[in-house]
Amino acid sequence: MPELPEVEALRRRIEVRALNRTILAVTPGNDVTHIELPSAEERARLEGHQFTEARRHGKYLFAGSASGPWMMLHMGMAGSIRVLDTDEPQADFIRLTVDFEGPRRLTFRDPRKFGWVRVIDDPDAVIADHDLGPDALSIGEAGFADRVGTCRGAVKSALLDQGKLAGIGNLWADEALYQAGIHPEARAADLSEEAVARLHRTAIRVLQSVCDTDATYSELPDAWLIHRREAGRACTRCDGAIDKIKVGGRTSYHCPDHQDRAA
DNA sequence: GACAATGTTCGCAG
DNA sequence: GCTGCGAACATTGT
Repeated sequence: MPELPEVEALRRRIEVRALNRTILAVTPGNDVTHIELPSAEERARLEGHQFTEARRHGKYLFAGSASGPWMMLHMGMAGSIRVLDTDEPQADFIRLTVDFEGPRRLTFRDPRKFGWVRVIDDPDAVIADHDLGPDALSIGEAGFADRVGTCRGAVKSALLDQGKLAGIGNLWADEALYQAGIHPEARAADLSEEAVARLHRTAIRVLQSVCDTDATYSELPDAWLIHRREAGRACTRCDGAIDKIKVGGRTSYHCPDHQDRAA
């Protein structure tokens, strides 16, 4: 689930329901072996503070305030966040809970344990340390051409490289390439200037559209690839059929007929 | 039981 | 030193 638009939807949940409330306790959930969570000391640092701001960079999420510590979260493959009234039932696979005054509770759920939570002091410094590229929604055409359009490998691998561009994952990389008519295995550096610009515009439009629905896939246009990620399904843009291949080790759905290797 | 899964990280080869 | 690739990570669901 969690690429840029999905993480943005989680950020909004925090913004709408979990800001400006004093943190009473931060508690690890059940079965927290093999998952990185803040130590007891770090959890205690959050208590008594409020989150006044929720930020996102790529797929990374931050909640904190100018004066206090920040909680940094990554959703891994299957993590999610809910903000509940404390009398609502707890779901399975909750790895961390933050109890606020109110009462209200933020829960971090992560069945597959690929996500993690840290307590940090300065989001900007951590973003720089992680060697993350600019957020995919904020990069301009020239920056995109410079960072993605020069890669010697497959254009899809370039889109997925968080050091070049932060936020695009497997689903929305496929979607952007499908809508831009570019083959995932095309060498990025071989694409025309026009094709790179088209991919940039398309990627931003795709990501923004998904954000606009709060990452509710059923509200996305029927013609999108997201609704037909299955080999053999009919393409919505030409007479072709969707094919499933591996690119850079990731499952990739595309239409061999209209997605051009030499765009 | 085997396999695939929307994430990142690490080691190796070029 | 940088870039690109494949495997590994822990667990669930099909």
